[in-house]
Amino acid sequence: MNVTIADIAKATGLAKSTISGALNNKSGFSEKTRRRVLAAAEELGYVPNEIARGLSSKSTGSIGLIIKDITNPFYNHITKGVQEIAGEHGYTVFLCSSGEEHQAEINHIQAMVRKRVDGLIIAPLLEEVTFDHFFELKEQNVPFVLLGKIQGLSCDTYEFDDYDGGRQVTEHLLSMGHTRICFVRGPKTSKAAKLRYSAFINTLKSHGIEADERYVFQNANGIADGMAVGKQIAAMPDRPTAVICFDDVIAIGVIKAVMEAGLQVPEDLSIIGFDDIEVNTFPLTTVSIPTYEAGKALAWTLFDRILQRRTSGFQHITFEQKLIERASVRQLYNK
Amino acid sequence: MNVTIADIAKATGLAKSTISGALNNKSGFSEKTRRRVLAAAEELGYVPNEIARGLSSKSTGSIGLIIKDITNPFYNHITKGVQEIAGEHGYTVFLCSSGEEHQAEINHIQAMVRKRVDGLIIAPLLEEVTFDHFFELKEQNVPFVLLGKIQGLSCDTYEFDDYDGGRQVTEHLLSMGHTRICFVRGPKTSKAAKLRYSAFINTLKSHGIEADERYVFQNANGIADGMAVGKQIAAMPDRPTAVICFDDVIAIGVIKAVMEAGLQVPEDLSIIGFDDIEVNTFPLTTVSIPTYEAGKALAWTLFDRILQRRTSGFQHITFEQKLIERASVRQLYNK
DNA sequence: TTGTATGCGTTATCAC
DNA sequence: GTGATAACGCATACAA
Repeated sequence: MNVTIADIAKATGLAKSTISGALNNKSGFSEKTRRRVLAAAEELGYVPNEIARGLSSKSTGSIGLIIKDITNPFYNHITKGVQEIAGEHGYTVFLCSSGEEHQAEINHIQAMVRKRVDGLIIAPLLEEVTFDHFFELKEQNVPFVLLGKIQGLSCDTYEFDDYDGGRQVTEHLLSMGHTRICFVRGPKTSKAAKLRYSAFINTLKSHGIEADERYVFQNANGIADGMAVGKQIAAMPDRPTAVICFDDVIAIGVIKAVMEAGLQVPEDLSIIGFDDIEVNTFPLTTVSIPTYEAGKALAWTLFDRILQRRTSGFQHITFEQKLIERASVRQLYNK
Repeated sequence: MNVTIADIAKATGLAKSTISGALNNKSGFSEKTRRRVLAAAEELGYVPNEIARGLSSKSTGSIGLIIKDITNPFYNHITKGVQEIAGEHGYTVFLCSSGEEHQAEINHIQAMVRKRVDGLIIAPLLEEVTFDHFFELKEQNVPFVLLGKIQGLSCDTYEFDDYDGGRQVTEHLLSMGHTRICFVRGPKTSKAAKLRYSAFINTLKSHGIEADERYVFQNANGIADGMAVGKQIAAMPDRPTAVICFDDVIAIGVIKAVMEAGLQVPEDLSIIGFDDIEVNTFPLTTVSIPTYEAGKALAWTLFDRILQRRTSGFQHITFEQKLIERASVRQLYNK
């Protein structure tokens, strides 16, 4: 049913190897036979079997991308960047989402290895998990690039400077007169959440302020959690004056809930997020993160590895985060 | 370097076929050898090669999903639904985005066929394009399900009732007293855009109102276009009282631009979108579309085809669209 | 310039 | 129960 190079060999009276060579534009074939081969291939409706090609050539022309959440714009832009570069290389990408679940991440990585992807780009869970599967991956000799760093694992990494982002955000709030600040942490498996939080604590401390335990919310993830948190904040008797959210999605959830509860932002409550997502009407003060660029960069270095253009040591690159002041933080006069 | 069943055959002194059978839990092997094989595989660090398996078994365990825009929540939710069902079947998905470009769609489909995916889910461009590649795909005998219908092409399809969505939205605006209504059409390759627009025109006409040409914007796609349109609307001397946007992303762009220009929504301008995207603070009146459910349904019927559970005729399912009234449309008293 | 032979890692069809 | 052996579709080294 499926036409193979054997069929077109038979049809043209040439050998399989000639067909293969001519089809792949290898040198050493007359223009005449090349055309003959191409014509026959066209006529028979030949579609190269990349599976067979992969088995024989040790390269599948596909890479795997493992993110944490398909519905978060943060990962959408990373994905977009990766896709773009992959496309430029004639590659195709398997997209997997771990959904912040350890076992899912493990399963996806193993599935990708079994599918013999030429390389892997992974946004790994970094807190409260084990990393055996990464060391195993390393031994399996499939090139991979990480969005985040894992202790003792040598590979190319990209990071965003989350600590500094947390610091900027806290400094900003402080400079606007806020001291009763609420902090909504992201997923407990997120190192970004941890870093931003410790930056928050430390920056507060350096200004002689102690963070209030009651004002920190753990493990928020997604808009639903954001709304739940917002509801709680709105109902607090000694409400904070500002809240730092792990990301814009959560911030948007908080804003929705808080407004539904009859509060105004920033008049009654100042709010800051992270990621600077574009599709949003609210003038949210946030921290911009170059996700699209990071996606492209991740893919570039992966392809450098795959195509062996670079065999030198592993590189570790950190992207800056940058506070974008808009109108969701109010200047406080009377502390 | 890579350990194969041949290696584990050598290690155990058994035959390759025995290894293969035992590993795949085929019946007819003693518990003893099965355990021996498993142990050896574990010890040698055997990782099955799905490429080789695919070549031999004619099934790759992967499907392709071709959407139009990775960064649009609409497709994110479809993707999420598809991924979920694929995962349940032990399948992996290639994600491709056509970016509303005809040639990209063609290339992606062909790439997927070359990769011998077991099936394809496609959100095709439906206007101002040719469909030869779909008829070709049909002849290549790879199962596929479409989000949209193509004339003369028999396959399973899902659709959203865009005409009715357009009607609902127009009726609503009319009932709120609006007659000077602006319509922002989506991509010119979008049939949804076309249907909604014709519903708009017809509904208006049935109320004895003629649509104003100056109030229709063509080919908007993404937030940037939405903002550009919003800017233009804000600057119009005889500004419309309401605007219907192809989707929420565009609507959000319009709202941003219009507010930057100093207008209030809905006081100065009423706005309606489509899709009901969740991550959004603005109380946008919009049309909800069951994207996540559709994603799951698309995948279900694809797997029905792949696993031959259903061999009867092709099915065509239409999901309803439902107006969600929030606060972006104002009641007009003096027409 | 073209043809032959072999291998890639599995699965599958047979015998034994 | 288990073991040869032949596909699967292509690439490639080597001959011719």
